[in-house]
Amino acid sequence: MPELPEAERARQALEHHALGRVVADADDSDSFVCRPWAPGGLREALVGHRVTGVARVGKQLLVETDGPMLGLHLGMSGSLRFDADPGLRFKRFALAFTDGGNMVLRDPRRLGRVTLDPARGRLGPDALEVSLDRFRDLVGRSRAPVKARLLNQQALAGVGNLLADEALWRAGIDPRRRGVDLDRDELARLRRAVRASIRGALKAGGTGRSPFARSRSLGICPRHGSELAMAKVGGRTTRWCPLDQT
DNA sequence: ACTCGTGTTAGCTG
DNA sequence: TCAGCTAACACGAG
Repeated sequence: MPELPEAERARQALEHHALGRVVADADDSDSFVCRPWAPGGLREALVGHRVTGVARVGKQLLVETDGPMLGLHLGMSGSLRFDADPGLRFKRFALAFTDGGNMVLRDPRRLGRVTLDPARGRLGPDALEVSLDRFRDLVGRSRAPVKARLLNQQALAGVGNLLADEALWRAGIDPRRRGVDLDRDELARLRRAVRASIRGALKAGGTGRSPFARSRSLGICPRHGSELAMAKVGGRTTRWCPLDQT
């Protein structure tokens, strides 16, 4: 479920199924997922417009049209379906295209968000695109635990709970250490580890399918087969290997 | 039956 | 100003 790799897959699917198509109708009746728009507001803004591009910053999807920009966020349980069955459960938002195709946001927990002209200024640089210098600034100047900083989308966009644990494990860094206490080499290692974790998840077909994520769910370190430590860090369940994450 | 959680955000507390 | 905590969303997995 959705972290940056899932958002990137959704972006590619949008490029395939939505790019160039014209919106014939929109179902925006779920006023929680579509807040603060009243029902009909998104539909009115979108109908008649053509999709001209599909971008992504972190977990935020940006659907450019010749009218307004549509923002899609998958939350924790959201996924996009194309040419979906009309009876699909947990449908929270949908677009119908003039050629007969459709796009549905399926989201059982309703944690996703659909917006117009999403405020991008509140997101930090995308975790795959951030330069080393910028990464050192963003992560290495924070007094928060380094894991909490990785999860802060306003600092760095795209890293979720699983990716953060995996990257810290790959880099051999204790998630509870403060950003300011990491040296230049550790920050460089961490950036490399974030990138490797994202690339691995993209290849494996999802964040939860990486070898680390599977091992993590069992509480076992993939490297030693030993037990992972567990605690709340940055408000999220965190697992790490006490043997080599220092 | 019961607890937990791959995300985000507002509002509050220290 | 910065960081931690909680509630809200509402379901599936273990």
